[in-house]
Amino acid sequence: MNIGEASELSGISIKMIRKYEDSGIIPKAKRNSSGYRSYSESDVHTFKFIKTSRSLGFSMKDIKELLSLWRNKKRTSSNVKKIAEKHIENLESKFDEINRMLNTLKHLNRNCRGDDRPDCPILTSLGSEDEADK
Amino acid sequence: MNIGEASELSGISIKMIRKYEDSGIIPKAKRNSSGYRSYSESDVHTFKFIKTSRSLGFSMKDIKELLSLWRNKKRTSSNVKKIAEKHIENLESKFDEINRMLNTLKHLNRNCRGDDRPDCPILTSLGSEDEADK
DNA sequence: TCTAAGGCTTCCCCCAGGGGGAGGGTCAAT
DNA sequence: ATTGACCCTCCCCCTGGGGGAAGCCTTAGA
Repeated sequence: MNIGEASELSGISIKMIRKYEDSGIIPKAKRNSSGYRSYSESDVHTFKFIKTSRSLGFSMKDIKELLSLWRNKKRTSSNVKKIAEKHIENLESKFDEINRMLNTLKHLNRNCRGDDRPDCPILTSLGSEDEADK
Repeated sequence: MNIGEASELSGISIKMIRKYEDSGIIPKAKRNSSGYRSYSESDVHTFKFIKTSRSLGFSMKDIKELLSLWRNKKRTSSNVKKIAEKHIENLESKFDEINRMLNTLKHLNRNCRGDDRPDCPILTSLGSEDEADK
């Protein structure tokens, strides 16, 4: 099948399929006589793997490794688990960071009247020289 | 003072001070006789405002608006609050997204033995055609 | 007074993970 | 044979940072 159909079936955009190929995440696609990329069901399956991995937040670098482990029947599950655990740690850092931001923002927001007057604890805090407020 | 000192005092890198100027977030800096950018205490205060805003996750676009409201004594707190509330919504979406990823990943990770054998629920799930697993 | 170090300038390149669009070749149905 | 839908490559854009080169300016030390 051509790239358009593979894109439809996998949910990965045409642009990104080509970009993944350029960046070496997936091998160079076969070409037909007119230079069109040609894909199999198995390629579509690979694209779906990538899509699911992206939806779990894995980086393209991680996905490249996960794909190679997926294809390697002699892999060890400990290698897979290491990648997942590192990723979980990264996500937890982001989670904590967003949580910290939300706590501060919600507190400031509750104390902002949101009326016609200029007084606003949000701006006061952002402009404060006092690190304790931040 | 020169850009190096302003950078030290504010915690914003020299690179980013110049980039903020290029992108119009902050006005063009005055130049001394040899073309060096020249800053005041008040400029440093502005850079600190930007730094604090970034630490709360505001986009540069939002910060541009927040800065203009900060400088405008005739502002209304409702305008400030709107920006903050929109940002809180965005952060909550990210929060939910990361939470969803973490729940899935932690579940898969718990069920992965992480030993020498190739069987791994993480890869099985990533490669599954079944959307319900994702 | 000359020189060297370090600060400052502009300009260009890089990262991830997407996206838009131009300009031109190909294929299939009418 | 034309037309419209695909496909190709190549370039540009976004965010919010960063690196580094080439060249000017300033200041301190010998």
